Amino acid sequence: MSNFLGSHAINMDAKGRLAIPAKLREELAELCGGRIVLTANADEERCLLVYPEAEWEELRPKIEALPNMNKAARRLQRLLLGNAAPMELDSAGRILIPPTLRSYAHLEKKLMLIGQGKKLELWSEERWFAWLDESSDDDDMPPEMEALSL
Amino acid sequence: MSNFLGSHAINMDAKGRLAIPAKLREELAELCGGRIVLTANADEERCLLVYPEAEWEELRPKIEALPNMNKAARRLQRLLLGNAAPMELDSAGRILIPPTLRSYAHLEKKLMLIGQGKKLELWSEERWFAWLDESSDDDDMPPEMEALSL
DNA sequence: GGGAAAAAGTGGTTAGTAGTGGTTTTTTGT
DNA sequence: ACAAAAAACCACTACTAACCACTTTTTCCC
Repeated sequence: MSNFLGSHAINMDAKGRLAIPAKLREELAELCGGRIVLTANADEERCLLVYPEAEWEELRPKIEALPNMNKAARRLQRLLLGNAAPMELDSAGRILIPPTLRSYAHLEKKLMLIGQGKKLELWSEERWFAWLDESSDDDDMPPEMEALSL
Repeated sequence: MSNFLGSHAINMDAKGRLAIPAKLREELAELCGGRIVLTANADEERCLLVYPEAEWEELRPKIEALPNMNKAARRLQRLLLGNAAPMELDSAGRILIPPTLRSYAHLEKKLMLIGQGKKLELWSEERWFAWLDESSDDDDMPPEMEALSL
């Protein structure tokens, strides 16, 4: 089972390609033969999600099965399914980000790739740092979280 | 069970490596074979956290299990998981701080390593001393703390 | 609709840099 | 003065970022 951790600063080249860091490349190779699915994030942060193929195939039916008379569910379906792009790392360990996803997440040259357990998040560096600087809402903290001792 | 105490001034070398003090090295060796996890601190102080592997593995599932439709929980996940870097002390008892963590905590040459029971905190020396000089908010003290007799 | 030009995609190569490991020197503590 | 540890130093490796060349697709004009 995948368990992505840590963050990497990466540059996108002029053609919209990005080179996956070598460590991660190996991880992806044995996890899913380098076959991943790239899609949009559903919540308010405009970043992209990177799933290993196996992980995505587990998630996809669940999204498809959502009761789509519900507005929030329809939104999730349109975003996740409608933006999903299966792809494979090229011989140099690079992927080409489709233009629509590039603009959805406001990706320019400098990007951040963030490990999030079973998936990775891909952010514009600018937006990532802006998000880091945002103050946290301590108000609506779930009880499990209040009880945590780090 | 780990119980880190005390503070050490340490220098980071030109490549971003830092040598763990010898005493602590032994402690870590028997506690976790020198395998530790370095990550970002979630609260407003921009310092890093150093967990022995076992301690981290206890904490990680709790973080992953947080309800991630909640904003505050997502923030914690992105910070702690997204910055986590498992590593092992090298033959000379050194670790390489990943560039992203270096900049997150504004680490330059002079650092402070602070024992905090089950974990250690790693600060930029400058920021540590600045924090020491800050006045504390005595207002919102939890009742357990008010009852303490030091 | 056909053809030329431009843009985008693909693949590979190379030089510079960051990471890694080890060694030597200096400092510190006993 | 000696032993141990920290700091500085050095050499090697491997990755990244940038570059270049070629192919395919799209666009736009005739």
